[in-house]
Amino acid sequence: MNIKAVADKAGVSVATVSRVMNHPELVTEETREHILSIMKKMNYTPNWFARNIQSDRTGMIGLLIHDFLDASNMEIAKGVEAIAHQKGYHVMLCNTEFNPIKEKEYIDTLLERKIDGLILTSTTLKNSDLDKIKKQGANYVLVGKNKTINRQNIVYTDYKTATEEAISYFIALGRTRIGLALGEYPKPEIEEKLEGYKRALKEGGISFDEKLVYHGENSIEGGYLVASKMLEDRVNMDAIFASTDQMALGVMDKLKSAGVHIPDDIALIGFDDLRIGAMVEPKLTTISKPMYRMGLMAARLLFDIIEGDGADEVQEIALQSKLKIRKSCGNKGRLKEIW
Amino acid sequence: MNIKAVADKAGVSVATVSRVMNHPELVTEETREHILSIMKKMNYTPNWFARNIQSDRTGMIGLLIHDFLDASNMEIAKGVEAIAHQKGYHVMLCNTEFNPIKEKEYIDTLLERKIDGLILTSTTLKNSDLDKIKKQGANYVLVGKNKTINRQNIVYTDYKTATEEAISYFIALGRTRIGLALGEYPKPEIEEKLEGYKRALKEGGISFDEKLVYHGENSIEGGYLVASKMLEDRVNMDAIFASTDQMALGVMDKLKSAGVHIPDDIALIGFDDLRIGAMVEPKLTTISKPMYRMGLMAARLLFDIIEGDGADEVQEIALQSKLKIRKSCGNKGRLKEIW
DNA sequence: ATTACAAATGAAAATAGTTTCATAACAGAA
DNA sequence: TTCTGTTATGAAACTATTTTCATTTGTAAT
Repeated sequence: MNIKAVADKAGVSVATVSRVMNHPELVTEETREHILSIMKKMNYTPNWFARNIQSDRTGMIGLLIHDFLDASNMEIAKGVEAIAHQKGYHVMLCNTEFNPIKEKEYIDTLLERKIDGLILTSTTLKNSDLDKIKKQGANYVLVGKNKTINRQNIVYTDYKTATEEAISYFIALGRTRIGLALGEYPKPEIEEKLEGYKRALKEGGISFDEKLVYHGENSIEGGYLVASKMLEDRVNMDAIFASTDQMALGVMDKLKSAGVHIPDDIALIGFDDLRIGAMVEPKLTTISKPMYRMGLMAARLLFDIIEGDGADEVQEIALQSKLKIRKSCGNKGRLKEIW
Repeated sequence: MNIKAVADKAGVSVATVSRVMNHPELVTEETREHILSIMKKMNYTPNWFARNIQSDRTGMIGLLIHDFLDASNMEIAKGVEAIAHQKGYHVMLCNTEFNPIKEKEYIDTLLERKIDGLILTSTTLKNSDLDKIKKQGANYVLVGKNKTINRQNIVYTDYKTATEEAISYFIALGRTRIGLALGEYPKPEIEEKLEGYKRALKEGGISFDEKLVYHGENSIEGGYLVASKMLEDRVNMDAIFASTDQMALGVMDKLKSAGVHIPDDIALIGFDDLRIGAMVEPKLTTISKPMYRMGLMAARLLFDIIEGDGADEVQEIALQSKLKIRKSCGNKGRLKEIW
């Protein structure tokens, strides 16, 4: 069932059949209709591989993420898929599992398969690796917080400003002894959150106190342990900012079991807006990252580059995170005036 | 950078270069080494499309799921990916978004791209559609609970037995008035759970009481509403089996706020083993479905079929779900003897 | 009627490989 | 030394399609 069979049946040359599919305006309406009907009758579908051997457009883009079970990742994926599907592209979704070797393997496979573009989330690649991708004829867009690399097409969220907003909210509520349950160093995102924290303190006229900063594993357990240590240390606190919802949940668990009331004794804010946060008691106030929109924007940017044939200018798109106020900081009147 | 360039540089014919890649045993070690080194020097990678124009093996399989944000789905995907990666295949992951039209669209695209096989999770396809896939030269495996279709290669979980186990556990704990918070009809999985419930009752010598069976939306809200109705009806109950963890969470929320103690007053079991279940208080006893293993098994089955060149026999693989005992049914001594 | 030009179509080249068939080179046997 | 058989290699055919270039056909202008 190749183009030759259709051509023979229709009594035309293969060129004409090919033209019906690729440049219909070059074929008489009569012949076109005729060939079209025969194609349908024969159930003909052009061989995708033969088509792509000539042109370099494959209608595929690659998307690398590091975990299929990470909801944030998958929200990005959903956003990318939405745009790609709309544009008639197919997304090759690859799970790197945090493994740099697997990441490179996947990139090689994707490039071999001549994908038109690549979206990399929180990549471990260096500039030299990225250059190699471009050299092989694929455009790419980065997604995430990779601020170490400059002058790249990237869509990212601004952790610093988001954290600043959260801490300022604490201050507006009258909380001044604000503890920090951060993830483990060294991670650029942790640095950013810490910077945002310091900036908000400065603005609020509160001096920075090293003793209020704790680090732990980014997990519920990690948060639990950090909170345990905070209680042990008996440092005076009236608020805690956790660098992820997971940690916030752990903190909440520990505080509750220690008889510390949230938000009366200690106000709590998390980061990520996991679904669970809305299900615990009290419902967790958190920072919501626009993951889906990041996926959308990254895909749009990539297609702009691909279809504009080569990037004219590097674009660095920052999307704002949003403070999602629920119940873990209380609900004072004064608050409403300001926020 | 095509095969011709490599051949010229090496002073051999294209056939020899091709043989180095496909049938190395037909080339002298000396020539092979020589050509290999030149390929590396020139950074040559064979054109994937030109290769696949001949053979029908593409090294790609398709995987259709209905939601990227559904953790169960993604666990299957992870399992499939693990096996595929091991075997050197690439998975085309497609998000149907519960949309039968999108599902068919994706299948068409995948078939056009000549994937070697297809894994369908909870498909809406009928037998005739499935036949079409096979006719187009792709093998497929179903994953899920689609028991309406028979004589197909399928990997599924046995809801009936799992539910039976949960209810028997209630009975072993001395609970006899067991309420049911089921999802909405008509769904084969709901029927199965109901059957499992009845079977366990029979075995336990307890007569079935229609009044204990409630239906609601599969969501936290749905569970909440069901529990509200149960309380309103003032039906005597000492245990509730919810057909999903989401509903169980809703039930738990309502009971707690109504002052009903779990597990002292009412024991509770959910279904799905969502992560949240381990985070609420009391930690939810639930049934854990082996999603990751289902992905593994489905991929293995598919590759057996592909590599065995045509299925000899249809395989229906049932994996067992497991009761994960936590705290929502209490922890009596008698229990430990039996379980 | 002849010329000019555009539109429609076909023949053949090109894409980048793999595979078949033919041939050359060489070793061992007669 | 000639014959046989194996091994290594190359020339050419083949895969399914697109595209270029050439040709035919028909229409309008001279």
